[in-house]
Amino acid sequence: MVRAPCCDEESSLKKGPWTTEEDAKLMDYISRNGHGSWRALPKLAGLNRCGKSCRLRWTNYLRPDIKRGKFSEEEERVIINLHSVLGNKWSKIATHLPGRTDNEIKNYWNTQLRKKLLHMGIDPNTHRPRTDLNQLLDLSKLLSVASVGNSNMMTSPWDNSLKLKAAAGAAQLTKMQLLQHLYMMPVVRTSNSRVPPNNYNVDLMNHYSSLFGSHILNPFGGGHVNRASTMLSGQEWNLQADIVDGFHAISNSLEGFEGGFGAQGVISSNSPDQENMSSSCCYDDIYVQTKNHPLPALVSSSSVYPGTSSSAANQMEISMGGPAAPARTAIFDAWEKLMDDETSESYWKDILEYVLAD
DNA sequence: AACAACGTCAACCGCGACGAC
DNA sequence: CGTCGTCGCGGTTGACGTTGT
Repeated sequence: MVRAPCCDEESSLKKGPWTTEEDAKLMDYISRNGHGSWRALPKLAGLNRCGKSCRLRWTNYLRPDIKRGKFSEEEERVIINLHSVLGNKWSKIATHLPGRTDNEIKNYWNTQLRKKLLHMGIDPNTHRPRTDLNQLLDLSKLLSVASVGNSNMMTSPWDNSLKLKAAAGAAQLTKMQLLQHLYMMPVVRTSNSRVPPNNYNVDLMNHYSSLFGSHILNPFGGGHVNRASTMLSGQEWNLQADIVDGFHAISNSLEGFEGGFGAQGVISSNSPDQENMSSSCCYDDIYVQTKNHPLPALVSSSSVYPGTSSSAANQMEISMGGPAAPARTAIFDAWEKLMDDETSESYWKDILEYVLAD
């Protein structure tokens, strides 16, 4: 059967924003009688509205137990957690957030939380790392660098065979970038914000870590995310994952490779202080590039908070001249495992050996 | 100052679930 | 068991405010 829309037969009924008079009538009636039958209510309350409109106005706005104002970090965390399990079941999610309506949560998700997750590189629908077109477009740039024919980046001391190897290397970098996109949350640039981490953000990151598995988050070995911090009001995310150490180490080991891949790490240390969480040492713009053709960043930046994080110490070590050779070998081995292409092994070994022997 | 673009959120719409008969 | 009426949910819209040009 085809049912007539709720208010069709009563098209003279008012629609649109509610006036204070209407609100007062509705509140007065419900406080004295309860809502009873929503369909019957408007007539009984003296309102020229359909019952559906009255119910919506009451449940989303007039109900006395409605909480107003900004969502707390805890509420955000609950919403994200529940959404990852329940999906768009706003009413179910709302039952876990006293005073919040499903409509309010839905709006907050669509206007705020979705964006936050997208900035983190998380697909808000699946709660998994994004693999969308925009990110793949970055890869196309990277691939173009790998094209040897029209490249003017290879100058002395590169010979032809090394050019080929570098091209293959760029292709592997592309792979690496793809893996990064597939397997981890990108580290978002926040070079000027050094916000102390808090439990909410660490919880959030570990939530995703548990969804993806720490081995996926960190193919270089190690554990969960060490630190995650954010400026909620600024909608700026700043994540720190162990995987960053691996990229730092690799890019650092390539540093100074004249005419080829270079890496640049800038460290700013604000006199690390174990007692003061606002102190930080911070990498800005860790990236891998060719001399004339900058590559998209493998890692943008991250803030590292001194103290409990062992990776902070590792990064310090890297910044001061890189890890010892055995550490580089270990990192290389880990990387090699990621590459199932039989060509990558020898090419990268050649390049790295060339660099390390220099 | 005027206009456009963008963001937010209250309200609407259509559909499915469910209970009464 | 089928039909009907009501309710509630989730997607979408559009008015309004804010920000950028």
